[in-house]
Amino acid sequence: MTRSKGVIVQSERLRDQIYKLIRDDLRTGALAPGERLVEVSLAKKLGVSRTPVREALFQLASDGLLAESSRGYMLPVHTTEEIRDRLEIRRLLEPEILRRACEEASSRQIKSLLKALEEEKKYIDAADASKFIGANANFRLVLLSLCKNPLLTRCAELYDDQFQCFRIWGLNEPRGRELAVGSHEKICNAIKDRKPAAAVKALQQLLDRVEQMLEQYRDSVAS
Amino acid sequence: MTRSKGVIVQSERLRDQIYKLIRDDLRTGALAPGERLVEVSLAKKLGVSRTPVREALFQLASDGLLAESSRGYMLPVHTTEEIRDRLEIRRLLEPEILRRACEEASSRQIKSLLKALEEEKKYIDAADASKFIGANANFRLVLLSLCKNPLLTRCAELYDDQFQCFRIWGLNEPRGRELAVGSHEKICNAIKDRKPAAAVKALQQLLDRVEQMLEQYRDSVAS
DNA sequence: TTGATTGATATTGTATACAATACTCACCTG
DNA sequence: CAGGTGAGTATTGTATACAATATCAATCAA
Repeated sequence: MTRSKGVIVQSERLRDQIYKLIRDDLRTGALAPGERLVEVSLAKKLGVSRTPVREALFQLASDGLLAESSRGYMLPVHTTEEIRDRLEIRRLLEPEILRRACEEASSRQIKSLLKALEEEKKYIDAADASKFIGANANFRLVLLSLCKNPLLTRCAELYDDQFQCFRIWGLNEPRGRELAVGSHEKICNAIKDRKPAAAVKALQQLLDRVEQMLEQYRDSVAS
Repeated sequence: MTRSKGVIVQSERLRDQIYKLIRDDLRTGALAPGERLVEVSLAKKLGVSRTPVREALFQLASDGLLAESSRGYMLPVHTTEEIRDRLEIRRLLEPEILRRACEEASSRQIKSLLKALEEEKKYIDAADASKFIGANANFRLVLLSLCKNPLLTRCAELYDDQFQCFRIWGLNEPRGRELAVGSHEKICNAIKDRKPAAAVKALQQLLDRVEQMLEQYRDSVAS
């Protein structure tokens, strides 16, 4: 697993840097579901002591981004039921974010959203799936940040990231990527035109499709 | 600031016990807004080392329940804007919880909800405000747990608890307590009768009133 | 008196040491 | 050969030691 390429500096708290590093790795799929995260190994690799690593892992776990096993933390492998629970929360939070985005987003922000979309399109057929997954993660970050309630943004990011194990499965298929890009395009246009209803509709269609895919996911995991 | 009466045992992880202990203290208002939480003092009082205390405080802070200052953590004193942001999230999550509660709550759960309401009523005129605040906190815990999506419950609890500094201000006034109990009564009845629309309506009225009170809060804090 | 300076202190951030626990796997026994 | 048993090991949980930094107070100069 290639990962954690970021540099550790002394000026910022180590635990915060490590937290961001690992969270980025989770977003971009650099870590495989089921993989274990061991304090000493990470500490060694990053050239720090166990303490800040430990605290970062702890926070990630309490954010629901890592699972606790009898011995340490690992990448979560959620049941479909758990994924559905997360999806339900996304259904509550994200429509409101889009509504507010339509009202509040500056033209500058919209521009960067469109740019993120282009980036995503660029990699839709990339041989290296991680390219697309990274662009996809970035698009979602930009999208959720369009709302001026920072807490709401942070909360939505969390549940969005908790999806990752399922999302990566979906984005490995071309169909999944097309769904993502198509939906994102609709949402972008709606926000650009300041049409909240259209944005919300596109999002809900996306989430409905995602929920359908959950069935196939269950079967594929069961096999 | 009487607090942290709970007993620390060895069988469970210390940091988890400490987390719960402090979080309970926050819920019941045993800690005053602006009060500092110092690692060594807490560790000494609880008879443990700094490490687990440190980790518990860290998690509380990342949950948004404690504020970071230049030196350690303190009870947050939110601006009205920050409180409004939290209120917005509650408006998104809690109606859905009530809807699901109307469908999913067992008669046993409803019974315990009614009991929690009675407890709250009992202390509405108590000289010791903390009695009422404790009962109020308990009622809300029971209410939010009626929904069968544990993640949603946990998330809602978090934003509910992040309200505490404002809520305690409101519940010190008899008017605030009457509002709380009156609303809770309506919600209870609606859930008992399995009427989601009525439950949501009562909740929304409550939250509207709370938002109005925010104005007065701003003035009282400014003075 | 007021403001700056500096030394002491309080407190956190990180590293390390030690204790406890859960897992692994080889070995033994039936 | 199956299954249990125990020693060894990997890994976390907690305590403590040390380093860095921000705060506070006292002192002194203007």
